Amino acid sequence: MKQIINQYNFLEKELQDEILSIGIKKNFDTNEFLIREGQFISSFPLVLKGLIRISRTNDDGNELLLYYLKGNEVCAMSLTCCMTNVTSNINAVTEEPTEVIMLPVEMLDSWMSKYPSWKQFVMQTFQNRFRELLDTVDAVAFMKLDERLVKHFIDRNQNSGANTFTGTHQDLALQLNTSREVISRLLKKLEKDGKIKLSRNFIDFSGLL
Amino acid sequence: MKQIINQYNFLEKELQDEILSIGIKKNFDTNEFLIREGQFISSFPLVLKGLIRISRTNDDGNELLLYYLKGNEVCAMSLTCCMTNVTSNINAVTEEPTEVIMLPVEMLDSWMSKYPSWKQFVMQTFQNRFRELLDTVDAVAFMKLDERLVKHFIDRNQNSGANTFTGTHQDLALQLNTSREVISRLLKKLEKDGKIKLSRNFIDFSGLL
DNA sequence: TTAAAATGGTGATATTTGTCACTAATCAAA
DNA sequence: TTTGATTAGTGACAAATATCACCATTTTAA
Repeated sequence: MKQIINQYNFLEKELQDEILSIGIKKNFDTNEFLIREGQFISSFPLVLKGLIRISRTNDDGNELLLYYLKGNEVCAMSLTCCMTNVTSNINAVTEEPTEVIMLPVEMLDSWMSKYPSWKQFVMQTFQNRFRELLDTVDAVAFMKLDERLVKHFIDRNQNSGANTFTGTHQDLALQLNTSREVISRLLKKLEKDGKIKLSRNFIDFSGLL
Repeated sequence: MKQIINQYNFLEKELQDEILSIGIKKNFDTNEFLIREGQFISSFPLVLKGLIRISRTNDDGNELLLYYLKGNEVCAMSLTCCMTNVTSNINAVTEEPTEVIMLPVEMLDSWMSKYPSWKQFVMQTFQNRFRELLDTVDAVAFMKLDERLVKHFIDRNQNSGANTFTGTHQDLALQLNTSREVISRLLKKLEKDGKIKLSRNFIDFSGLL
């Protein structure tokens, strides 16, 4: 674990030690829930490795991808939920096998005053999340579905490095809050244009990058 | 000004004094820009009175309302922009005559460590803004235009207490990122259903509340 | 007072997206 | 190996929204 924390060496040495002694390391497989909407949060995850999809669902069961969380990051939603004692308003699901360190809520608060680097880190996190949320708002408000689908693949690549997608058209439809038929058609069109290659449960979108 | 700061009496006395001595009070009329997208921010506004509309524009000049800022609040975007030295990614326009106290960026940071109440206030602000941004995402992603239009009026009422809207159909179209004709039709329908009353440059939506 | 500009109303039509119905292909379990 | 479930493809149609064209009314400014 000591090596693992190395990636967080922009934090003060003492803080790193505190994290090591207090934190509990947890491993998640692909498609596991870290946080469900409506849940109470008593500890928050610091991501070491992997990829987490943060999304929102409405009453009809529709999902919408908000943004990704990857190594070296912490969930801004968790932070605010913790600090103001509110239940979660988002879902967090792993997209890859993921390693995190769980830290108790109380630390978050006291470290803010104690360690300038932690405060800076938390602020940077908020900044990034706001930016990504605004990006999502922009996409949903201003872009058409075909553009959003392409953006979806590109975002994926930028967050995980992947140039393929493993899953069904239905999965994509859920994440973009539309229907399977529509996704199937748009994908078919992208394939005709030579941008992607389709297989069952698998899409190669390297042609988009 | 001393009375004005009273509404912020949940902050430590010394902090209130600092705000009084350092801050510069500014007054804005209706429809004035506090912040423009792309602008650099060197001081941030603490709102005393009034109503500020926070919105986003895309390249084609389309606007989209993100949320409102009112008395007793501080702009979360400004905060993160300040702390990470990034240009603004939103617009802030007054909807009513508005009073603010402008505070230099440096204070934001040092107060976070110095005053627990300030840290709590800033965190609460982030929490609220995230919630409202998520609300906006939900609206744009999951709701139809007629529902969003009604929500728009209700949000307005909850933030300003107003039950009327002064402005053109074009203004509403911009704020909801659609076209004037569509808004005109939806408004006409709402009027036929007895929910609102239309006049030139003026809408009475008290029937919705 | 008159002309121009701003605002609003509305039909016709296009585009985008959603839904339904059905089929084909592939996979997995009995 | 057969059967049923999952996944994908596609035509036909419906609904929501956008766009175009044009006119009527009200306001503003010359």
